Amino acid sequence: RESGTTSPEMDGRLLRRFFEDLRLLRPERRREVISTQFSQAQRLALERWLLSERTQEQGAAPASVATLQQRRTAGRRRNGDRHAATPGGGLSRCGRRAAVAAAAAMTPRRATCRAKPFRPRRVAAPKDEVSAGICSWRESCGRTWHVASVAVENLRIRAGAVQDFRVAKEVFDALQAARRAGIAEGCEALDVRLPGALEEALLQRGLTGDRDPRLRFCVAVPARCWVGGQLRTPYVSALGVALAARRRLREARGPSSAGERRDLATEEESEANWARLNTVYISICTEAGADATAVAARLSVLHEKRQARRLEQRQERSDRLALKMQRQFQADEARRARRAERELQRAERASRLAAQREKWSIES
DNA sequence: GTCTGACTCACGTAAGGTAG
DNA sequence: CTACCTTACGTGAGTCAGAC
Repeated sequence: RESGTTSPEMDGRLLRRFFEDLRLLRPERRREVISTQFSQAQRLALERWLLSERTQEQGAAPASVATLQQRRTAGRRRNGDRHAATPGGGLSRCGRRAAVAAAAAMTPRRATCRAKPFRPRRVAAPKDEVSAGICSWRESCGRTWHVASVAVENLRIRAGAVQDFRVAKEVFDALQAARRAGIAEGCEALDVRLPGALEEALLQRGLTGDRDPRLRFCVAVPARCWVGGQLRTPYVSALGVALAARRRLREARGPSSAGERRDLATEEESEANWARLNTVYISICTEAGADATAVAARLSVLHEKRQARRLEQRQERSDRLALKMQRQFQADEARRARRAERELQRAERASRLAAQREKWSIES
């Protein structure tokens, strides 16, 4: 709509919505959309709105600037510059982790952080106390902590943090043994196998009583096609509860397999699956003590973001297809033109030959 | 002191796309 | 037509800030 045909509030709402949608696109695509899909008037309107929003934000800022700067100074005094992290970036073990940490430091989430109480910084654990499947860290006071965890199909098992690496390793070995027994082929379902296998593995290593590893369980159900990642239930300490949640979520989601292309399923089928999964997931989180409204709101935000991305992907696919068909059409046209040209030349040659023959017959 | 939610990545898989 | 490439996915695991 051209500016002036609606109220300023409505214009503002509309422009905000455009702005939010555009933010979902990648920078190149965003530039492309703005330059090709927007009229000059629309571009100017968006620019004016963005400027006015920024002016309002800056106008509201002075009251909080001092506290922000105070917080930053206080933070540096207490803790050194948290963003000038240790080489490798805290627990990071390679460059990509540092890059992720740097990228995370630039996200808006950081900007909205409230003043937090001081917490000791974690650093990487010594090399001889690092092992796959065990998350280790050392706090500034010198204590090192270890947490063993494994995933069995959709179930994630996590032990309580311990300071003795050997204990963590023992717990991890027990979890791995239970995992192997749990997913063994030719036996009954995981729901039936795992509790016994876990109990046996812990008993064999004496991990009971005082040495109880304080296991917690959560279920992660694949939902990348709907929310861009897995849906995880809150952690519970009862394996039975987690297994029941796993069963319900798997039933609601339907079968899954690695490499499955959900993006190629029909919209109706996909949305029906999502509606089922959504309901069951909210119900499970509520039973675990979460606030149903908050869970539903989070899912809704994630789903909307994912929908926007899927629409964009579909558009890109359809653009690619259109371009391909156009190229094919042009190639066919060129082939037809060349063929017609050849036909014409052949006809001309035949005509010239016929005229020549006629001339020769007259002369002879 | 410990737990947890959320994010991220590596890797393997399946299906579509495409160059030769 | 086919081998190879690309894309989107599921799965398992690591990480860390914030909550309890």
